[in-house]
Parts: sequence; C-alpha cells; structure tokens
Amino acid sequence: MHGDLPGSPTTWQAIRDVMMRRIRTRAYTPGSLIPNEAELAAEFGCARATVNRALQDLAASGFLDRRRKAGTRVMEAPRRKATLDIPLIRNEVEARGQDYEYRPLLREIAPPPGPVAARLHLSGGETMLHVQSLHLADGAPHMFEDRWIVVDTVPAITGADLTRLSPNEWLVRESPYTHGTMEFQAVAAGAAAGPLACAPTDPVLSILRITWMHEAAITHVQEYFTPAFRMGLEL
Amino acid sequence: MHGDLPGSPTTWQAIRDVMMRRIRTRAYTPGSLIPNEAELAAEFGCARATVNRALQDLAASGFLDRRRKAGTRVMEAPRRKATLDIPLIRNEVEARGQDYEYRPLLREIAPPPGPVAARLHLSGGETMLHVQSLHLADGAPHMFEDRWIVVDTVPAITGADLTRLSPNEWLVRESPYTHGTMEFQAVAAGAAAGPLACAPTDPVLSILRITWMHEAAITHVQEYFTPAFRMGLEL
DNA sequence: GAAAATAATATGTCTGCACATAATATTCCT
DNA sequence: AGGAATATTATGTGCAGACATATTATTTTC
Repeated sequence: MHGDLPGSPTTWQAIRDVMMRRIRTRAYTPGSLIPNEAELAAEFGCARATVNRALQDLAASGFLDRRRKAGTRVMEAPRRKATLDIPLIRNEVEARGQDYEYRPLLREIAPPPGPVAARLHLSGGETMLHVQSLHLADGAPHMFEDRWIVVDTVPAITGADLTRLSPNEWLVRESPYTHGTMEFQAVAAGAAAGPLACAPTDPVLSILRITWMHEAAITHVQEYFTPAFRMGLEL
Repeated sequence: MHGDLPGSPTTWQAIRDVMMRRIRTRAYTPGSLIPNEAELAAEFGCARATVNRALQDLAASGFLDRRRKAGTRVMEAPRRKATLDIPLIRNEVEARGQDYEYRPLLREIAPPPGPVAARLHLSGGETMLHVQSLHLADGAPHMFEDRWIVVDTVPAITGADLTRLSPNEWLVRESPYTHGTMEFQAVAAGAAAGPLACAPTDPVLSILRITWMHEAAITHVQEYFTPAFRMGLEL
C-alpha cells in the first residue's frame, strides 16, 4: 500500500494533493474513515503536523469531515464549493481582451422606492443617491446597472466624480463593507432593454447585490447583463 | 499601538480575525505593507509560526498579497470571492423545509445532438444515456433537468435504477470527477415550459454543467429552474 | 441496569528551532 | 560606472514535543 510518493518532497501541499487524488479516485470512498494523522505521517515519512496541515486544507475545502476522537472521513456528498470571484466589470472585460468603457446615464438624489428601502431596512425617508450606468465591451452594451447608495452611510459619495469612475470602483476603493448578499435570477430585460439594446422581453441574467457596514446598509445594485452573457466558473 | 487583545487566547484564528478587522476597518489600508511576522508575533505575544498560519489563511482568501522579502500587503481590490456551494437539489430543497420529490420523465439510449457532442469533445457516434427529470419542492415544479451521460466513461450507469434516485445523486455517489465547468445564463423556458408549468417565453435561470474524468467527458446537464427561483449567496 | 466517573484516542494548536527560498540591498571588482 | 558576487531580509515550511479539547469507550458506583 505504498509506492505513492517516489522521491517526492514531503511538503504539506504534496500530501494534500496525494490525498485529494485518493479521494477523487475513490481509493478512499465517501463516508469512510481514512487513516489517522499518525499513520499517514508514518506512511509519508513526515511529521504529524505536516499531515495535519494538509488535511486541514482539504477539510476547509469541504472534502473531508474531521472530528476529534471520531477521526477523519471523506465527505458523503462533497459539498462542491465553486469559488466564484466577483471581479470589477472593468477587469472582467479587459481580461477577455476587450475594450472597456463606462457610460453614466443618470445621477439623482431621491428617496428610495419601497422594495429598495425594505431590503436595506430603511424607513423610506432617507436621502439616497440613485445612479444608473452602462458598461460596454468593445463598444457593445455589456451590463446595465441600477444602483442606490445610502448617503448617510457613505457621505463622501456625494462629492465623488462618477463621470469617469464607476460607482462600484469608487465604493471598492473608498468604502469597505462587512458583509453582503448576492442573488442571481433570470428576468425579462424590461426597462434595461433600452440601454442594453435588446427587446424588453429578452431574458437577461440579473444580479442583485446588497452590501453592509455592520448594521448600516451601503448600497443596493441591480445589474442586468446582456442576453448573450454567460457567467462561467470552474469546478 | 496595543490593546487589541485583552486577555484573548492566541490561536491563529483569533489573530486572523483581528487582522481581518484591521483590514476591513482600514487600519491597514489597501496596498500598504503590514508589519512583518516577527513584529506581529511580538505584538500578539505568540510564536511567528502562529502569525504565519493566520496570514496564510487571509492570503488564501484573497485579502493579503504576500511575497518573500517584499513583505505582506493588503490587496488593492480584494478580489471578492463568493463561495457558492452546489448542493444536491434534494438537500437544497429540504434545507428550506420543503418536501422534495423526484420524477423521471424520459430515459433513452441515443446519439448526442451536435452541440452536446461538441462540448464534450465527442465525435457524435457514441452511445449516450439521455435522461430528463423534474425535481419538485412541496409538489411544485422546481427544476427541470436535461442530461446526457457518456456510457463509455460510466458503464455502470446503464444498470442503475434511476426511477427513484436522480442521476445526479447516482453520479455523485458512484462516479468521481476530476474537473468540470459551470455556466449560468438566462434563457426563455422553451421546451422546459411544460415540465415547469410556465410559459415558453418566461425567463428562467439555467445552469449548464459539464464534468470530466481526466480527458473523458462524464456528463452534460442543462438545468432549468422555475421562473421565481433566485440563487442566493453570501459575501 | 442506569448513571456517573474515568480512561483512551484523534484531532487542534502552540512553541522554538532550523533551514529553504525568493527578492532586494550592498559590496566588491574591474 | 557597471556588473557580478555576496549579504540581508521576509516569508515558507518542516520537525519534535507538549498540552488542550472533544468525543467515544470503558469502568465504577449506586
């Protein structure tokens, strides 16, 4: 039951990779106990701490379930975690080798509409900055953004020059957030049809994002992507 | 510059949390260098290895950028990684406290249509198992699934009883995969309208998933969620 | 026989030390 | 001055040992 590591260096990453392969190839079957740290350390010829580091990494990624005394077992249904990174639109577009352009469409101070106020836990009487803008890739509409920003939480936003920098880029730089939520859904383009240059009934991918600084809401953005857009990720 | 840890235990997680707070509150500003490991270890009154473990974790999460000799700096634009976990539909439905039901609609052996063959790098002459099924939550249609399985890669699938177990659950249990891709898009319900009990023109969220065992394709699934469905995640 | 105390076990983590590695700064030579 | 060799520095990682902690198994007690 040896022969897995010819002359390999015993780094914790190497051990993690070997263990990962054993899980994927079902040398260790889902739900089963794997050898304990001491045994693996003996097998790999390294210290227990090294094995520990490797197994912790796999547990953090959701492939192993570890409990003291109970031992380490392979997750039954590997809670597949896809790490979806949310780049700035600019970076996303430029990463594809396309030209990025940002075009502000609207900027006004207004009270929030009911649904927005509700989701941000606001009374509705607050002063908010309402911004609509279009992001283009190689000159073609790529994403239309409808954003509400809570001025009380981010007072500096009123003085920001949003004619060249998108509000998202400004917020990322200037305003940290403690947590947030995101929702994907498919909707008819509706009011976004104009900016996106598509039919109002075309299905478009929409992302609703809300961020918070502790209990204070920062912003509420609804993004509408062009109909052809697909958001891809690796497993 | 002290007073951050009153009588706290110096575990690497505690240190990570303190550092995370400093990053979020901009005590350490984006792009700036943070104190080196030895200095932090002195501040927290612990060993350098403990600080190292904490900083490694933050670097893995994308908040810090570490380079030998150059030191550790706060990431400019924290490449926000949302961890989207992809549960089995059954678990997802049951987690919401709803009743889950699976209903097989079609099962046939057939050659793959052009687009499917192309995405799976097949010639088109292969034997494939084609399965369509509906997943229900509290009796209402929740997701319609159109799946093609490469029989050569997973021969055992032909003998599987897919009348009660969904092909996804069977594959998760019986067939490991090395990698895969996933794509979100908004489409008109079209042929999925019947099973989902909606209009063919209704926009629905669709996920295309393809998994591989090394170079051999395993399966190609197109999932169509009910129009009201929103896929939510935390930031 | 059931409940409580005790032991055993596997993981969790810290420490102090050593050496490796990458990147930068400095010195030295021509 | 220019370039090569060398030193310095911060992180990366390993090791052995120790103790902490959670959980299960066993034994004792009533």
